[in-house]
Amino acid sequence: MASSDAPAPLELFHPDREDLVLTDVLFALSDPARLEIVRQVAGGTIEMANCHLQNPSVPKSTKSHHMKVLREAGVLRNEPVGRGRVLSLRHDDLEARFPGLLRVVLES
Amino acid sequence: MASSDAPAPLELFHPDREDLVLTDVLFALSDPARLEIVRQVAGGTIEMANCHLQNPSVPKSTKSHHMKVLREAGVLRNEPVGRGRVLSLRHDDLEARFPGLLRVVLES
DNA sequence: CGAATGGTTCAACTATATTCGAACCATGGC
DNA sequence: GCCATGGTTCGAATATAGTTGAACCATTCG
Repeated sequence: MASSDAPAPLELFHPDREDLVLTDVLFALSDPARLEIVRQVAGGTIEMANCHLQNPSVPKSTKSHHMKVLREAGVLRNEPVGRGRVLSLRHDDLEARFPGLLRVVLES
Repeated sequence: MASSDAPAPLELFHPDREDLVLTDVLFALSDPARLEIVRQVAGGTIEMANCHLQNPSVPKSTKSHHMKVLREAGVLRNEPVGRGRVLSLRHDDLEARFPGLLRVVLES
């Protein structure tokens, strides 16, 4: 492969920092399964394949759906790495727009 | 009427402090209309009749519904006073269970 | 290349939330 | 007592969200 330019494969939509909406973020976090994912990711970048999502036998389409809600609300970043995907918390963006929210939610 | 004991009229259910659930609170706050109410009440105790609820022409049953969601999540206290009702924020309870949450949500 | 792995998207179904009118209840004032 | 005011509750209709299998796409590994 040419090492010059990355082909940017399967990039999903992520809202810009200034477009984050508080109620959308709160809604994304208001589901126990999703909040659990956020807690997990908060511990450090995680591979989506390793995300337990509460129940061990959750279909991948369901898992994908929850990731989408979190991603579109601007809570998580979801990037392709290898043949899988890596999840990361949009810590700086959330902190910039809703300072303190993440800490409160993760600690409560 | 005997002035000795209050008849406790129309008392609605309010969850105890220890029974508050984070995801339920987040859900209650994730609706723009409800968040607006909370902002209003945060400015001081308010009479329900004076709550604009975004739209000026919201049916009372709809308004009552949103109040119920906020009340059952433990966000608001809803008490009968005179022939109306007074809303107040459950500031101390929320602060005790989810310290910082209220401030973050109200300031963001 | 071909198979296996990991994940998104689509469409259909189910479940839950929202909206609102109507009926009902309590208080206050006349 | 009676009426007006303010608000809850119920039930039905609508809208939105969650769940899932199937089809499809990319990447890795042999």
